Amino acid sequence: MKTEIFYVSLQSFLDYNIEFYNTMINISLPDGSVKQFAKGTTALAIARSISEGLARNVLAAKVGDQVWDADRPIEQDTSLVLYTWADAEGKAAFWHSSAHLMAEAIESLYPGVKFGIGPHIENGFYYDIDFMDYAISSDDFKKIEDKIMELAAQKQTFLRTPVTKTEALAYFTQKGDEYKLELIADLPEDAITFYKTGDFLDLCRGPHIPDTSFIKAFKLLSLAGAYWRGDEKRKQLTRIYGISFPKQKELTEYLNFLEEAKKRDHRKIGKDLELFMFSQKVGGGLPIWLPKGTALRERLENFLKKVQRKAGYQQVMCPHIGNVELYKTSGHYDKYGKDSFQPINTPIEGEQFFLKPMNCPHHCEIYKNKPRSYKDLPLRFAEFGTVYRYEQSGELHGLTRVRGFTQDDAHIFCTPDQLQDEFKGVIDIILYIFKTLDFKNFTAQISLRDKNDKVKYIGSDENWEKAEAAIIEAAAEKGLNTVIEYGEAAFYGPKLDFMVKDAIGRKWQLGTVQVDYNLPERFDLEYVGADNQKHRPIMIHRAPFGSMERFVAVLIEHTGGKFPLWLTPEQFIILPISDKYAAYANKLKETLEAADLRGSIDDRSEKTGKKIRDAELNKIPYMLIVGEKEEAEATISVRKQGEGDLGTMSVNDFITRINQEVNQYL
RNA sequence: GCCUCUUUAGCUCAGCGGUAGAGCAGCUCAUUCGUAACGAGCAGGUCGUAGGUUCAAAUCCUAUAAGAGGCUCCA
Repeated sequence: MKTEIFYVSLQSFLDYNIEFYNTMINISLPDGSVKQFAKGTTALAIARSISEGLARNVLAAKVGDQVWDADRPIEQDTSLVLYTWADAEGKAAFWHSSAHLMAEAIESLYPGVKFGIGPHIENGFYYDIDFMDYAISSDDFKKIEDKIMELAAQKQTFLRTPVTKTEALAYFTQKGDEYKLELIADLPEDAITFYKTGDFLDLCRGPHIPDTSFIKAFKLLSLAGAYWRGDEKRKQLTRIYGISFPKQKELTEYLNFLEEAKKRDHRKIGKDLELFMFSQKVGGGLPIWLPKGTALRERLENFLKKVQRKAGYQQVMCPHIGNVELYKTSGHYDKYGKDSFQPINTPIEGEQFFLKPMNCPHHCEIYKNKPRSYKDLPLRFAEFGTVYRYEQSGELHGLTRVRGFTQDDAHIFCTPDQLQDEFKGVIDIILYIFKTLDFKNFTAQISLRDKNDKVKYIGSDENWEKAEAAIIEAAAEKGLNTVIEYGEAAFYGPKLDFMVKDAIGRKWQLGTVQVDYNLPERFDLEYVGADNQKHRPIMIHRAPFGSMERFVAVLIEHTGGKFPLWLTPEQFIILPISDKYAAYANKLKETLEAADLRGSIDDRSEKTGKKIRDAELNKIPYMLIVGEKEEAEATISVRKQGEGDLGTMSVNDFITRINQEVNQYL
């Protein structure tokens, strides 16, 4: 039955080809040239006409505005771009094809399994598979990898066949794969294709690489559960992550990269450098900041406070809990009530309090503390506000996902006309912070309303249009490289988020700026305008770091624990050659501390080499070695972490040097 | 919460049915040393927890807790 469908489709396809074989078509290439080829030529054939070497490396091609298989016949005049491993599109086809190959191997080893989806991802690919009654674990990886390499070497092609919806449904009904049937049901009638590799036939849009022999190195990375279509209520499939490369060497390099990244994991560095800890007794997801971590965090907070003071913010402080009425007014009670930490009850009065999950309701109350005039606006209330949110236990991750964290929060209350300027002001702060901390690889995402479903958002159409335009214009004016996502806005307003990657390339949202029409409404916030009428202010939530916890985590991974000198908990360590020089070391420390530098003395009875090694591993930026010579000359011998001996200098020269290094950013 | 894996000394890890091991850290002694690990000795673990199988369990089985990689969600 299934082969028949194939046969018919393929035959008609070939007939079609032959019929038009002799006609020529014009292909325009990226260099601007236009060349003639026989109708029905392929990207691969065109590549071969340029060079044999190029043909060997072509993985896919852009024909017109679509990415195609390199071996799919081209029937009309069009433009052509060839994609190789160097192109994102080439990698995508390569990894997508690898997912098919993996599925083929798995189907042959575990007959009867059902397949969900198997896309490429940023690094590699995965396939969601229903393994039915098979018990699968990472112990099976070797067996699967061996099968994959065996199949890859067979140089199997990815045979593309357009099918009708009826044919597609018939095939997967007969195969008994309900996941594919569900996918097909959602597809349009005339755009369904099958791809066949060896014995494995899959519903697939393509494109694929010319054949499996391009895949020279293959590694299955991990196993995970993934809900079908991301829906928690539906069946959980087994997701297998893998990665593949055209060269063995590249796989080795990638695995080395992963190893190196592990060393920069903030959880490991946080433990090694004694920055923070977790305790089972205190509770999961509740980070405890150790003295050095606290020193680092306080310095970051003070830095931001200073920036915010200059930008016209006022610091406020609020309690960690709030009465249930506060959250009923804010609407958080309905939204978070059940999926949150449960209320705290007072013993006698029977009052209910919630741990605060956000600072905004408290800040709205501050706004309401007295009547506000348009002359008071914008008002900017800032608070390092610790909030508590229930996260499912499986979600917790080091400092990046926790249950108690401190937002570098502030709420700006302004008039609609002030919105754009305020937005720009916030972007300035975020960019200044990123620049100061050398975060170069960030992306900015503007989240707007779903254009087709405006009813689910609160606030007037006019205000939304104004706010969305304000964000887009502000971002453009600040030269941000942004992506716009429709439908990603919160129900209460559009937002702008800044994402930064961690050591292994996972994206984390840090800074965020959100417009809010909802809370001013719910709290009935108002100001008296120049017209002596009452008006509703607009509220902007913003947190440049996002949270202290997540920001420090990403900072650790970016720096590998080598923090900038102005931030680092310990700037210097004095290493006396022997305890004969303890007095000089103590005096030196006093002098440096008087000059606002911070550090300590390693007065252990160890050899200098040992002390240096320990200081290097602790990432202390400056090691000051003092012995007989230094004491006699009142100098210090300076060694910089990671760089080595800088020679001898006077104490004042050292202080000047440090101050210059600290001040170059601040 | 769900899927897969992990859990042995403060840290990193070996042992995988037959009396608990190493390196580092710690302590004591010795040493007073010049740019990445001096030496000797000592101490440290009911092998995550609770059951079970077995003559015998760190090792096999079951449950449970915590951690890791994902999924859903989110700063």
